[in-house]
Amino acid sequence: MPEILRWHAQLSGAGVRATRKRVQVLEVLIAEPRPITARQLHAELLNRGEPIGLTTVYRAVSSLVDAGLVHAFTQAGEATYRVCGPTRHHHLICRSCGLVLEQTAEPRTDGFEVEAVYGVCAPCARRALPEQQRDQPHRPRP
Amino acid sequence: MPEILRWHAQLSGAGVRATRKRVQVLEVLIAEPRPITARQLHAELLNRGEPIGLTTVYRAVSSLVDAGLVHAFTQAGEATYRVCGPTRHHHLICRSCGLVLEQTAEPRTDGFEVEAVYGVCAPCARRALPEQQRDQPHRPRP
DNA sequence: CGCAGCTTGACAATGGTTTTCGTTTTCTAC
DNA sequence: GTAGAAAACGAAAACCATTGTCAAGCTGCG
Ligand SMILES: [Zn+2]
Ligand SMILES: [Zn+2]
Ligand SMILES: [Zn+2]
Ligand SMILES: [Zn+2]
Repeated sequence: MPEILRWHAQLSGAGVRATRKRVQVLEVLIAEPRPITARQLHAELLNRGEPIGLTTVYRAVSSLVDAGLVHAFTQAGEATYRVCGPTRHHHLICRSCGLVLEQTAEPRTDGFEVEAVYGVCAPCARRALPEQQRDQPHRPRP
Repeated sequence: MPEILRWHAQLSGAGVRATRKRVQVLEVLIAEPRPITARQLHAELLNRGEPIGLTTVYRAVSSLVDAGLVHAFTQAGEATYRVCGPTRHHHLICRSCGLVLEQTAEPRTDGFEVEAVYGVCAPCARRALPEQQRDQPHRPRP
C-alpha cells in the first residue's frame, strides 16, 4: 500500500479531515528524519512561504498524533514530533543527539509494555567523556 | 553502610552542604515511594509545618540530583523526583500509574546506554481496554 | 566582632502550550 | 451554485512549570 494512501486512510479513519494546513504540516514532518518541535515546524512552513499560525501547527500535530501517523516525544523539556510506520513498535531516543530508532522487537521487561527508551546512542556515548557520563545521570532537562 | 551516612557522604562529596531545608526536602522524598513533583514536595513540607519557598524546593532537588541522591523523571509533562540507590541502574516508568522500578540489568539495545524506559506496567496494561491502548500510543502529555 | 560566601524566598520574567473567540474555510443539502 | 451548519483557522490572551533577580538571613572563620 502506497504511503500516501495509508496517510489518507488513517486520517479519515480517525475522523480527521485532510485539510490543506494539516497536509502541509505532515509534508514537513515526512521530510524530517528526526523529531522536530512545533516551533521548528512553524518556522519551516513560513520558510516555504506557507503562512500558518503557531496555534494551527499545535492543533495539526495533535490531530496527526490522534490519527496515529505521528509519534510525539519529549526532548530537552519540549514536545517533538516525527512520522512513524503503521506497525507496532517502540523507540530508542538519544537524549544527546536526538536520534530516534524504531524498534519492532518486544523487550517485555518484567511484563512492561515498552513505549519509549531514553538513553545515549553508541556514537554519542563514545564521544562523551567518562566524568560527564557520571555527572547528570537521569536529569530530564539538561 | 547505613543510608544516612551515605547521603551525607554523597552530599559533601558533591560540594553540597547538608542544609536544614535540603535535608527536609530529602526526608519527604525518602518517605515517598513514587516520584513526586516540586509542587507536591512543597505542599507536603507546608503540611508538616515547615515553611519553605517553592524556589528553594526547586533548588534543593537540583542539588540532590547533582549529588546523585535523587533521580529526576518526566511524567505527564513535568519533572518528578525520587531517591535512588547508589548502584548504577536505569528505570522502568509506568506512564499510567507512575510506578518506577530500578533495573540493574544492562539491556544495551543496539549499543544504546539505557537511562529510562517509559511504558505501561503489567497491572495497568491488564486494566486498560484494547481501544484505549491504541488511542494514544506515544503522546507525552496525556 | 566582622567580613565573605553560601542560602533562602518573595517576586518577576521566561517560554512552551492551551484557551478564547471572532473570522474563514469546508462539507452537505437543497 | 447557494445556504446553512460544522469544522478549522489564527491573533491575542491565558496558563503554568520553571528559572532569574536581588535583597535579607545564615554560617564558618579569622
Ligand atoms: Zn513511532
Ligand atoms: Zn546520540
Ligand atoms: Zn534511579
Ligand atoms: Zn502502572
